[in-house]
Amino acid sequence: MNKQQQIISTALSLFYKKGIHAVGINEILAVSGIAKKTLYKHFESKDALICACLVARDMCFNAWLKKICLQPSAILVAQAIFFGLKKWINNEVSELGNFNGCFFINTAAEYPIENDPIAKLCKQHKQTNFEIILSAFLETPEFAHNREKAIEAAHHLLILKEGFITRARVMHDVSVAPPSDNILKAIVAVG
Amino acid sequence: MNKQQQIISTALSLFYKKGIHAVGINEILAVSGIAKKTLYKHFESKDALICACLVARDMCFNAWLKKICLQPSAILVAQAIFFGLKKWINNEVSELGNFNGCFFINTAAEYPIENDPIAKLCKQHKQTNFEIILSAFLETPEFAHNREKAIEAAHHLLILKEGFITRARVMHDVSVAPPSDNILKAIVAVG
DNA sequence: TGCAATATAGACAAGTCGGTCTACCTATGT
DNA sequence: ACATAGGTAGACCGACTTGTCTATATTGCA
Repeated sequence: MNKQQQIISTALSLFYKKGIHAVGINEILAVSGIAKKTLYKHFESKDALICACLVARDMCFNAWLKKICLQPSAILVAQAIFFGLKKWINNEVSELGNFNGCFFINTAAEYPIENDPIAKLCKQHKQTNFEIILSAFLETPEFAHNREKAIEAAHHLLILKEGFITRARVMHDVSVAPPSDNILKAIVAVG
Repeated sequence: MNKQQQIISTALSLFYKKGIHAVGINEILAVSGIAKKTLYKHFESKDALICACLVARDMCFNAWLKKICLQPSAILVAQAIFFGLKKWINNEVSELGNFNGCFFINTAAEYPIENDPIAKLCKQHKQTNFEIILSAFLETPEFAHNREKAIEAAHHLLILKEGFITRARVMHDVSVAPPSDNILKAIVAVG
């Protein structure tokens, strides 16, 4: 792992755990054991480092989501997502680290200005979430020939996903109940 | 309106709009036109002021929610909530101010430590949300004699609510589609 | 009128922030 | 053996942070 990746790795874990404004450059340097000059050689500013962290997390999370979504039917996709989220919330998904809510929702909360590059990356991550779920749906027999309905179902499923994660985070409740099957069935119902 | 309320009002609107760490005491003083000494006479610290803002927002939001939830049937409660949220997202609810997501979710994102008084107030607000929806349900014929099911329905409805708000906020999408009626029906279904 | 309470303005302290800079060290390839 | 690239350590800068303090002005009440 080169220096640049080391910096991103340390920064991401601190940002995710404590929030972005709460973590200073000097803390990232102290934890990673990297010199300030080296950091500013690889990243022109703290904002640039934040963006690099968002990109790294986006790739990591969406790779996991994509893997989770490989299911033969729409209801199984929906169930697999909440099964996976439940594991994440209980710190049983090593590649996602200790659960502290959605890094992009947390970060967006700290960067409310729509055109801020940081806010844009948060939005983009959610758009990619959507596309992953949508293509998973489109490969199931239920939605294969019903793109309109697949879009709608993916949208509703995402709302449920964000709510589930957010509730677990704000309530600090690792045993939060996932949506029941009849709700998931209503979401993926084509009729 | 006395000085203390003026300070809370200004601080709340700045905190909600920009995030808490992004707003300094001096900015609150400049906008409100109040002297520093006066602020520190009423609030012993910035954290105390933040807590006062959370309490004020909690009362304001939950009063609105309670009003919204006055409906004769469970499905109407659910529909009314999303109708109200949609208006809020479109800045059509004057008492809630310009939409910028849920102040408590945003704030919780900046204060991740569970035992922090600020994080506790965020959690408490969500607990009160739950109790308001629960008692609204318990007064409908469907749930009047089915507390267990009412609890479950309120929980699922809240997940949907948080997801809806969060998605509108992160995507900066004021036209985000609310959950469809068949999803809401699945949530309030007693059988 | 005069006292007491409460307000304002803003200097100041002590510390942190992001970011730049110098000086030195170390590893690698020729 | 030596140049070059890339690293470390940390002083330093100016701006900003929360919070305290003094000095002055305004207000309401007896």
